[in-house]
Amino acid sequence: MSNYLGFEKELSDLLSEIEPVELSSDTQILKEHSFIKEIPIVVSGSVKVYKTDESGKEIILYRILPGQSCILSIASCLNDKESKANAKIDANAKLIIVPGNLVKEWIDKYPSWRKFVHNLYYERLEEVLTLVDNIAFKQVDSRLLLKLRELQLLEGNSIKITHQELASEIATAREVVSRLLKNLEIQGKIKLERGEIRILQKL
Amino acid sequence: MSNYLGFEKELSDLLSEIEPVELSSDTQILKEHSFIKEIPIVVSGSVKVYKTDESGKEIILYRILPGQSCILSIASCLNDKESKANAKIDANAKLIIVPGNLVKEWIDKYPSWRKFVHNLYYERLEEVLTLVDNIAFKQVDSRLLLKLRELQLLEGNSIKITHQELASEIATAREVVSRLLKNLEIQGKIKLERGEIRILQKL
DNA sequence: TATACTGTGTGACACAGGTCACATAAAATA
DNA sequence: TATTTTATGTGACCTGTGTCACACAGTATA
Repeated sequence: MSNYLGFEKELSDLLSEIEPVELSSDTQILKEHSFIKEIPIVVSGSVKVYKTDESGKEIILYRILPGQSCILSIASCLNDKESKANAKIDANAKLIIVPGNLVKEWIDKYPSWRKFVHNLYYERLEEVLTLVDNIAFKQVDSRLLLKLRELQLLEGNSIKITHQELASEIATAREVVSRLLKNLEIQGKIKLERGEIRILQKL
Repeated sequence: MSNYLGFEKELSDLLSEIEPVELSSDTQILKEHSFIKEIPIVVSGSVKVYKTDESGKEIILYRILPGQSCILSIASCLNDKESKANAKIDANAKLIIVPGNLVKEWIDKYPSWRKFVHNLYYERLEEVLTLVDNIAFKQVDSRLLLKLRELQLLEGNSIKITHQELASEIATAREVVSRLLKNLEIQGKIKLERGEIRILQKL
């Protein structure tokens, strides 16, 4: 992990001294309304950031991929505010945990870290804006297609996901997803397996 | 405007040398997909940032108030990316226009500017997350109530707004807003006037 | 004053999509 | 192997809310 993520050597060295922790799927690493003292940087696997309502329905805001960090944690730290969303491990993941106060110092100390943080902000804001676009303007069926295409880019033509998870990602009910997927299968565009969707034709 | 917004004297002086421009309501100052060369800082009035779909339906993401700037513009500048939303003058406004390259330099030069930008990012991200919450989980009627309460905080018990505008803000149709508002009026909670809503009871 | 424009009120209607209630079936666990 | 849990399929139903169509009342403009 030398010269990690294009950081200055000094910072890169600091980071590589930290022993990554390994966490398994569904471990919650960030709770809404809690205060953040430590910042995770994803080394491998991925983390999903989501919101829930009272009834337990959840919607995924975005995923944190390797080489990225959790901007909501950083923001909470920098501004001393509580967290605005939840996060849990998506695929088994390795994380570097950085103390919040360090992150704060680095902002003033390392231009590359500033760039990193800015980039995170920018990308997340963009993703969330796209999300707003989708849920405000698009019908459920379009949202499903968009999500499938997105997952296809990440995982290829064999997507491992349950209907329930898909439903959360696009903020609808499981049955609705099942129905729509079934239609796509009848159209011959996909093949459904338990916990898996295989994409046969361009969506 | 001395020591504007808690900036270092040097920066504050720079800013106060710039002559504010005056723009009237509905002037578009930011178009989605365009590249940004200049950053506006709102001195008075307000600017609304919104998204539109093909059919022209629009949803307000957030408002830029005096002392704030447009984070999407800044982000576009810093990252050399196109704008992800539209913005237009809400109430008649005075703006300071800052060249994008300066904004970029200031990030490295002035800690107070960095703080300013971080704060913007944080607040906007937070607002947009709340928006996601609302449109993903809340029914139209709750969204309307939330919006009315928000406007009440800003404008007091007499809110100047048309049903159409309200509809855009909460991503629904005008008729729906008219109906719901009428109900609230029948319940005695508000009084409807042309282009104005007067709040009589706690919503 | 006449005319056009904008904002609002309302009924009728359609329909996407959420909810409920089961039936299977595959995996996991005992 | 038996039992429980998890994932999926599907029909029936309900309802929020978007759309259409039109009436009407203020406001601005000619």
